[in-house]
Amino acid sequence: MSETTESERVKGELAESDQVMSLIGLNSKIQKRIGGALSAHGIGVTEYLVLNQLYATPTQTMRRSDLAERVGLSPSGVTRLITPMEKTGLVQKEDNPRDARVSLVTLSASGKQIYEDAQASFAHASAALLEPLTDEQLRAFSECLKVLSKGFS
Amino acid sequence: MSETTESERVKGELAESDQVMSLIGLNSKIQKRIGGALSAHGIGVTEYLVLNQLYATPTQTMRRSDLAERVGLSPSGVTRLITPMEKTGLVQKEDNPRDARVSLVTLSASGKQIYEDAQASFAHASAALLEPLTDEQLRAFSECLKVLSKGFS
DNA sequence: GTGGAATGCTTGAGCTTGCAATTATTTGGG
DNA sequence: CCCAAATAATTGCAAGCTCAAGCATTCCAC
Repeated sequence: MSETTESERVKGELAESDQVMSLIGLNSKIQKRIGGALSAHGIGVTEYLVLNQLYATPTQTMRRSDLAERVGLSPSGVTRLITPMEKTGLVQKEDNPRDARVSLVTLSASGKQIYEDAQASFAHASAALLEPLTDEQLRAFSECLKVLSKGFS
Repeated sequence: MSETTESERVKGELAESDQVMSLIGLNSKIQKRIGGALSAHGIGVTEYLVLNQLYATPTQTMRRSDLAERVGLSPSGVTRLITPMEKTGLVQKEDNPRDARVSLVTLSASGKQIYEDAQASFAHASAALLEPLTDEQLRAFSECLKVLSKGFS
């Protein structure tokens, strides 16, 4: 009784392979298009992700390790990404008086402004990217992505 | 008459921003999970993409620049990726007698074997990744990805 | 044919990121 | 109180990639 089950499972997995392959290809496209759109604002995709996280936080302040997890980067990646962002004034570094180990990152006024500008470009590029989908497909796609993003890291 | 249209367009774009953000997050997950699964075979995700392309070609041979476009890499990226693969015997380099500029890449017997092994791991990891989707969602998702992958580069 | 444009690949320099080791600080059991 | 374990961030090194420049070869208009 296991033979048909097995063959169906394998067939299913192959289909899912194709979809992951498509996702990888799609990501390549995203990086190029979105990256191109954001370059007009002097930031890269990863920097945008960081600004996005800070902007969405009530205090606009976050610990580096939380930031790392949120944007899918390693802690060292965050350090090396943020150092130049601090130099250009997008964010500011702050100490946590309660715990001297943590290093807080805050969105600066100019960082907020640049993020808001970049947000428009990001939205525009995103719309162009997903333009081939019908409204109905877009809704279904959105639903799938929501499900898949549940447990993130 | 343009006001509501404009506001709807902007609202639409914001929703699409969210989806692209989800896609970026999803890609981070893919790279980690699939990369982890493939590491058991001694190859990375990009190397898998190359083997996959060669395997799918009737002659199992391809020009480097075609390979570059297919896997979304720059030509120099292909050179630097393939050099070690040649050393480990996954692929072989061949000259094209008709045009001495081009450098052909061929899948070797051991490369073919390793690809087939890796394919199973890739499929398994892909299935696990998409497991939260219902069958119906999976079909819709597949359809969307097919549409979005139409014009690739 | 011949010279300049186009094509295919490689190489040098540099960027971004991860992993492992290191440093600094806090926490908790004794 | 104190020391070991845990936690947060940074740093050295290496991998993987891109861009721009360079080289070899082919194509094409004349």
